[in-house]
Amino acid sequence: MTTADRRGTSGHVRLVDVAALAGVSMKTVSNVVRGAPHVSAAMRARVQKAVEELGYRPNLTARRLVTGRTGMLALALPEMDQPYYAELARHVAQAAPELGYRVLIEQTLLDAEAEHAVIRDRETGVVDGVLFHPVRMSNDEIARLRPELPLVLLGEDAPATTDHVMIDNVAAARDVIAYLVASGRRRVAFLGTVVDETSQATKPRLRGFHEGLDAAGVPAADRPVLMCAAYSVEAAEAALEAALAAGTRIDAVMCREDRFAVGALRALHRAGQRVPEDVAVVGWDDTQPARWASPQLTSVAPDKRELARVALRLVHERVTGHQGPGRHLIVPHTLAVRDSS
Amino acid sequence: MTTADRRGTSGHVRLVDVAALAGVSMKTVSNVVRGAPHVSAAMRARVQKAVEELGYRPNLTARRLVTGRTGMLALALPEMDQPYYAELARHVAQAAPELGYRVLIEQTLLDAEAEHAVIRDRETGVVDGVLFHPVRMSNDEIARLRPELPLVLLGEDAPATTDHVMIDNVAAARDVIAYLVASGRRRVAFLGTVVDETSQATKPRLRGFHEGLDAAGVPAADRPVLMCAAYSVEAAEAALEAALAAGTRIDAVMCREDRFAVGALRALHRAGQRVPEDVAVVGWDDTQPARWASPQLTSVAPDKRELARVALRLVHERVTGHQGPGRHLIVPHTLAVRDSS
DNA sequence: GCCTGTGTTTGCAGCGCTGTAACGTCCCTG
DNA sequence: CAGGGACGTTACAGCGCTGCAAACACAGGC
Repeated sequence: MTTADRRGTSGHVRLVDVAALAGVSMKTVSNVVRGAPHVSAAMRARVQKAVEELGYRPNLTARRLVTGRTGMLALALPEMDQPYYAELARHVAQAAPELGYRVLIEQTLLDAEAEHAVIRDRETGVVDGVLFHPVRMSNDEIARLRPELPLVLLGEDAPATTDHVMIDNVAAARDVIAYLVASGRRRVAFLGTVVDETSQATKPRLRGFHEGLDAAGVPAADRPVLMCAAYSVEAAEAALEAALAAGTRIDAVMCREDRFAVGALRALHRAGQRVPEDVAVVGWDDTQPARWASPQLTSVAPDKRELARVALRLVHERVTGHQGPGRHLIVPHTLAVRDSS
Repeated sequence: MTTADRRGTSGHVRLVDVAALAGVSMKTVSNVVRGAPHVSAAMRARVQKAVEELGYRPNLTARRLVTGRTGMLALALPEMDQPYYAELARHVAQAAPELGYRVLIEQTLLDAEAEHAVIRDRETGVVDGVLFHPVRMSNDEIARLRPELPLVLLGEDAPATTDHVMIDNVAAARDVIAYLVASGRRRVAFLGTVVDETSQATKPRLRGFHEGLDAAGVPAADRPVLMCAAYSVEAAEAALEAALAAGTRIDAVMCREDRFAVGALRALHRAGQRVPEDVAVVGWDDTQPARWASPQLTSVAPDKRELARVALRLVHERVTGHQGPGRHLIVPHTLAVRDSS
């Protein structure tokens, strides 16, 4: 009887089957399989042999039921095909195994109900903890959650009670301005605020923009803040195009995200302005497609890898029992300078 | 005692707690919670009330252990931050709930061991079935898997024994050529093959390219096939640049993927060729960033939504007991015509 | 040779839930 | 008014595994 036959017959192999073949107790097999200490080398070898002969694979569901741990974390994001989120997800999925986790990616699609469902997931024992980038749930709602839920927030805003990781948006925006001013730009536009703002990210970036220009002594009149109709390339393009058509004169555009910067590139191209000679463009998030644009985009680059690692460390600590008030961690950023500035 | 208190005290609420409060058997609560038939309206209301009062949430791990179903599917992809995969993942994650599944995305990072691990996952009962886009595992290896594994392959090649969904690459390539020829292009380059080819997708696309040009009566000498050093924008750019520098004259480039098309755009720009006036460029996959390029890319558009739905339907059928030989399904594609052609 | 201590192995209960089968209970029919 | 069927509810075993505590083996020290 071959291994395949045996498995084919029984449907699946259980701990008890291995124990019977090896002539030991179930518990010893369990110890060997889990790599527990206090197992003699001879015993380990003997059990290992039986395991291989039968092609035994532990049933993780049963293990989970008794240990109460699933070894899974949820990563809840608005849209997984947005480059920033996709890249973040990649880093999280890549780093999670180091702490013994696997990642279940949850797409909330900007829907409040979906965001609530993420929290319920934890309650039904599907995952041990949650990394959550909220866009609809308010700080209040999040703070009201049971504090013992292992939860780490990503993104720009969070209640004091909850763990939280982000980059320093205000400082990053100031850095952009400092860089632009140093390279001789004086009339910088902010692209942009959004009509129906769902993100908390715009505010601090806009603040840094103003602080930076204040510091450089640029008068408020020389810093147009453009508003987009939506979070899209087209909306940003339209916003800048309208401003240019109205006679707004600028020599740089600082964008709240790479998508807007792509729109800016298009609008400037259509208006006959050269980038970077006439106008510099700076994006935000340093996503891959930003490097595909022409000219390649200069962009604020959050350290996504570090963001992922820090967030994972925080949930892991919560999962393994850390109590205490919310921790708010800042992760480094740089300015990836490319052809557009 | 409030709900929160109660939960805080007990740690968590179990079926038996609800049963005690409602004064019924555990099984009846189970029936109500699962929405099983044969429960009187009065009973349902009574139990519901107890459920809410205690804030009961079923423990899915326990449910899984007894039913043997997890309600989860794995989606195994090479890299989730590649736009094509990210978009595909989004569609799969979006459509899966309709069939009662949630999706665990597995990133294989082009690693053979990671691809094998995907299969093991199923064996450990983490997921009920697998949607798999392989790049390293050979057809032979896949065919050797136990046939009762609910598995659907995505991508361009698959053994006859396994379910499989793709677009008709040869036909799509012919469509591209027919379109280019109809718009007056006669010297079309293929960009490109890759030195260390890991994908089965190039071959049929190249075949369609040749078939299309044969049909149009274009001599073989007028259809350069360029080879890239890697799967990257830069490699594609370099390949086309070298060809142009060597005096290759073309009026169109058909690319095996959007990334290569972006590289082509750059190389042509640097060489002073206008797109689409001098040279038309056509990409493949119709990814979002292709729409961000300038000029916006014309691209072969697989119906990703349908691809996701069909693949889900096939695994679902396998999970629910469908036996039988491998099914090979073709999903529609279109040519998304934009500014680059 | 007995006892202690260290290290290894075992037996058993039970994680929380659902499937099966048995058990009412009520109403309809002859 | 007895018998049968349909529906609602209950009791209990057991999914496959691990934690706990007890049992055991085998050193070395007295």
